[in-house]
Amino acid sequence: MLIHIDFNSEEAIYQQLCNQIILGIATCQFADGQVLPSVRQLADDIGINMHTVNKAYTVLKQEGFVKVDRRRGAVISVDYDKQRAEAGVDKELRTLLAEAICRNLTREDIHSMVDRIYDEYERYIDS
Amino acid sequence: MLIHIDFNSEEAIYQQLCNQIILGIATCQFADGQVLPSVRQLADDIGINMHTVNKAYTVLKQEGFVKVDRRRGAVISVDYDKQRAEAGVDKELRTLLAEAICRNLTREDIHSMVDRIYDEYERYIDS
DNA sequence: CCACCTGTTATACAAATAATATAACAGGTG
DNA sequence: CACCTGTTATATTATTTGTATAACAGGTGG
Repeated sequence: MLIHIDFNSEEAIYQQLCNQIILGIATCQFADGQVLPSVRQLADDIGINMHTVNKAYTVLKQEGFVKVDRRRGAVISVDYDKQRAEAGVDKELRTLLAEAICRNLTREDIHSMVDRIYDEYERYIDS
Repeated sequence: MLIHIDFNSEEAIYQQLCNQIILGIATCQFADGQVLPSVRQLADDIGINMHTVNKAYTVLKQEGFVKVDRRRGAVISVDYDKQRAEAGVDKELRTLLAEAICRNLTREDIHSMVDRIYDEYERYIDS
């Protein structure tokens, strides 16, 4: 998978890395059971420090996207607990929608944005 | 408006403050043209430093939620540029929905969450 | 004019976070 | 035994966060 880091971004490198891997899972570029590159390998590829990658993997592990197999390394393993997933999304959605309402975006505006993004992500499923 | 800061949160104080004021605007507890408490007043009320409040106001100003009237202070003044609003929401929505898709949440799940939050926020409009 | 209210700015300081660097360790593989 | 994993330990630098004290310019009302 192609990973690109914006070194001028406000967002921390390890956070960008997390988000891109999650995006990779969503677009089926990473499948359940697939092995991620080793922390040293990925750090070299991107041109960052090993510990920055390690932090990203640690966060992904805590959030239930990855498990560590002593033999192979970091393996995609998504936690499908719907309760927890909804709780997490709900919290972020609240602040996001507050901003949207302030700007006079209707719920229909949001619905179509959601559909457009879902369509875009699901295009990758048949590949 | 009642503002509550969680001092044990990961989220920065000034960021929580921004979010709560935006939430206040969304739920019509702050109306366009209304004056926010002065930085010193609000800092005293919450029990934090003046500069922390000032940073929150500065961010809100840059993001187009507030303008500063030399006579009165910080005044609610929402920028309704729909293009910019959608661009901002879209960016955040992308990372949020990537996580949702990973967890097997359908677009219908998201739609109903959006509706529920919109319903909740709009309850406050008639008050 | 003068006290008093705004936000703003300038420093300074402590604490936490982010990123880097070097090095070592334990577990597993071939 | 060499080699690959993630992990841990230390150290250093830079940035961010929050606090603290102080001053300044613009505007208001007595």
